[in-house]
Amino acid sequence: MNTSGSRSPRKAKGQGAERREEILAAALKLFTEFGPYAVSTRQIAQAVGISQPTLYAYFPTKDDIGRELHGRAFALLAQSLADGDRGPIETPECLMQMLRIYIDFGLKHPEMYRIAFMSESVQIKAWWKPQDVTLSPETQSTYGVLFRELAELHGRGLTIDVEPSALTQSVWSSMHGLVSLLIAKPGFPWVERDLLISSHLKLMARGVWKA
Amino acid sequence: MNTSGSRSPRKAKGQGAERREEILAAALKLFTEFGPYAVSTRQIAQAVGISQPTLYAYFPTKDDIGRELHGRAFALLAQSLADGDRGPIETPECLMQMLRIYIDFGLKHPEMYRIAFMSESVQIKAWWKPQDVTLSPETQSTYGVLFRELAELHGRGLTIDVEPSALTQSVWSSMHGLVSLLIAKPGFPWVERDLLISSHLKLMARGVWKA
DNA sequence: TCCTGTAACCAATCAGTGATAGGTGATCAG
DNA sequence: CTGATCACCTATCACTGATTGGTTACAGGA
Repeated sequence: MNTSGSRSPRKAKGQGAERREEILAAALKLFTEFGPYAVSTRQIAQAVGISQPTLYAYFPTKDDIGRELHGRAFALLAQSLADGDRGPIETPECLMQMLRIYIDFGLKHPEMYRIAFMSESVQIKAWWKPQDVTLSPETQSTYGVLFRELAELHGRGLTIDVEPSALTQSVWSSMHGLVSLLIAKPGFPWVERDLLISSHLKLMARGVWKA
Repeated sequence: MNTSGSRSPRKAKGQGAERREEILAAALKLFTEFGPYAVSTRQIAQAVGISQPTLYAYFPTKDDIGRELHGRAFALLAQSLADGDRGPIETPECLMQMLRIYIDFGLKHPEMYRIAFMSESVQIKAWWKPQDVTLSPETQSTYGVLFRELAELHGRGLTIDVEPSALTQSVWSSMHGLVSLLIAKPGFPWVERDLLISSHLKLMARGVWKA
């Protein structure tokens, strides 16, 4: 990634996409370490080994770099959930295992999770201004995996009598709450992490499961 | 608050504190509408009717303005929770009612909640850098109210067999998750809000309550 | 081989940012 | 009247994201 500050050699004629990836990699690393707002375009450019204006040949604005990372983080999470999908859920333990994938993803890739769900900086207008917000395909697919499972459970009469979409949103937000607080407030006197996670999942499963 | 851009008359000799409050009021309004990062010190100064450097007579940095708002938001939430405290919880409905105070506060004062729990911008270093984070008195008091209630319930054997601190953190994070997502993603196709909240509370209560 | 188009890239510069330096004028106590 | 202090200002700093107007290197056609 060029940490020395030396110039990276000019790319061959059709190889601009390669440079683009280098920019994204450098930005992810820097954003993760210092936070998007504390990283300047000049720092990103230096990490890549190019001039600052060259960034604008690949991205219209700085926020667009963040937005691209955002989309990729979402896609990765959706993929993790889909990969962990072991078909119909039969027991509360099964449900807990599925939810654990979500939590594990967030804690294993805090920088990704941060950028995907917790960062308002990279797309401040979209997060701040209600009317600008639309549901990205990535969000839909992440949300969709969870919804399908719970709807299926509901159809088999195994959940409490709450419609599946409300159930999904409730469970999702509970997962998100734990993950985001664990990431955002590492200085908080949390109880032992595994204990916290397993009791959180227990709470969820107890709340969702019928009888 | 002086929206016209005209100069505010010079304060009398001992009245600097008054100006300080005007700055905080203007900053809260602007931060809420546009997000802290999209508001400049010059905009705040203009809203108050003073020059930009004058801000620095009252606050060391821009972030300190945000930090003060942060502290006040926390205090207000803690007060809401304490005010709503109706003594020992006897039924799951009682518990749900208490948790609802938290959610209602967040949705009634989204700007406060945002600044208190969701904003990394106003104190980016503290949120981003793990080692810098400590538990503020305001956080402790907010958290403390919830903990006392759940510990008391636990002592009477009315909760599932999870230690009260883990229970508290789990419940708190679930509340936070719902509130923060509702605030941050107003464009998401949420189910009807009251339904979502009541089913969320139902889930919590079912998860916490014994048998 | 020379030309031409274009992809890749850069130095110089813009307006706007948070913050600082140093000064002005009003108001008080003595 | 004097000196201190508070409230506040203009001018300016280094830095930010972004734009302008190029230059350089190379592929393919004549």
